[in-house]
Amino acid sequence: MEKKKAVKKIFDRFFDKDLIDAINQSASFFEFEEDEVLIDYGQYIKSIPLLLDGAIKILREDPDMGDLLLYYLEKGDSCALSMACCMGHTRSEIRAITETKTTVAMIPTDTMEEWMQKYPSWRFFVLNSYHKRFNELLMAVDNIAFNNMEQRLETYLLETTRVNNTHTLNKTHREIANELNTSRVVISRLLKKLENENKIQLNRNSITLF
DNA sequence: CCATTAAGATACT
DNA sequence: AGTATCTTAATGG
Repeated sequence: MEKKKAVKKIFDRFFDKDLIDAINQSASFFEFEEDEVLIDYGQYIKSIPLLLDGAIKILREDPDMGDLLLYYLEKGDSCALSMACCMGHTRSEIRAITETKTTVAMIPTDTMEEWMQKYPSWRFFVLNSYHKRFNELLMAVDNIAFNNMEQRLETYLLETTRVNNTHTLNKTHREIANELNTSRVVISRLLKKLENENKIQLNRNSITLF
């Protein structure tokens, strides 16, 4: 099966052969379309995902409406927050939505706890995963604390085009405003400014980066 | 056609 | 930077 090959190809440099076989044996493979909610606030998590293809956005909700994009998960990533969540048997603090078409291998929690004992390379992967996410979080915090909206928008556009593997985003100003937790008018203003600086081109429902 | 919705403009906080 | 309001332009029945 080509999905099992994908597991080997992507995780070969992290995992030993036994573990890759174990993944292919215990994981269930799923494909998701764009914009599917994988995990929502308050949900219990019963399995953790290994991303084989595509991208997932991780969002945090602030109490009085409005989301905030924390970071993207990409090929080869896993969600450290869901690991913590399932081992501690606590509810999810975040929302995960597919940004693009996505292929994942889902690992049941009890299986992954078993692997923590059994496979050093799994243990390392989990710790490494925490480390990566922690850094991403720090970057997200820095971005919000020290950058103005214009800079935040520019980084957003760069990151989002990167994970979507394109120069043209099919997003509305409203959607962008939601993910940056600001208003539509502000995004429109700033995008207009970027267009005048010849950094982007605006069309209805799409933005092209130069 | 009309209804809906994205996005531009302007003015005020 | 954010809100409120109005206008204009696409889009899809």
